[in-house]
Amino acid sequence: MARLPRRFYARPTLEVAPDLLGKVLVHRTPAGVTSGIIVEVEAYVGESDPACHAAPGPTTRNAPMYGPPGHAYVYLNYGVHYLVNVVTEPQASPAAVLIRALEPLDGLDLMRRRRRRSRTARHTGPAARIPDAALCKGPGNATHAMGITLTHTGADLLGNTLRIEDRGYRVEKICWSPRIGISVGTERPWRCFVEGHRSVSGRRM
DNA sequence: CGTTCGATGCACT
DNA sequence: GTGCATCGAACGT
Repeated sequence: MARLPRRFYARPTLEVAPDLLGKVLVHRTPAGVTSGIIVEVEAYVGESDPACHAAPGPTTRNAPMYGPPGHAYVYLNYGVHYLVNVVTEPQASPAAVLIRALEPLDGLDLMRRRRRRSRTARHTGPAARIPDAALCKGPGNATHAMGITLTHTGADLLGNTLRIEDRGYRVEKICWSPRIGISVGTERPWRCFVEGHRSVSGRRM
């Protein structure tokens, strides 16, 4: 299918973010292929954005943001969840788009198997079946279901393992809101999502 | 329905 | 040593 070209990512982040809605994130592993339609993202733009991981300047962790566009930036959050970003803008202009939610497309069984493998193993009884729409709802759940981990940081999204494709899906209406879960830069409405979509986290309108 | 709170690991200061 | 771009269980209403 139509893999997104490098020039798609090498643009202003606030243009790339809404254009990612409706595109398909695909991960191929020996265990199988999982994919999902991107329905919710957030933009993190440059060292002047206090919520962006590039705000402190170049570090070991945020190195992919200073690299070429169209690569993945993955990091561990709260010691529990991996979060995946798409690096945007020309090289050395550190910015990225956080993937917050997907509508599951391929490999639902594999997603459910990954999600069922609880990280904490605290619950005793049989876990309730996760609804399809909740498999990739939220940035931590999306990476878990997709099998994306720290090993994917820096991965080229134009490669074969992890990629983003245009399969012709078109989104109805795009909504903007402040970004979720941050304590600084909250005045910038840089979260965008497909209005009313069942897989969007938090407020859907 | 709503809110609170603990888990958990690592990069950064 | 501190602080997270989160999640879901466990409460209260």
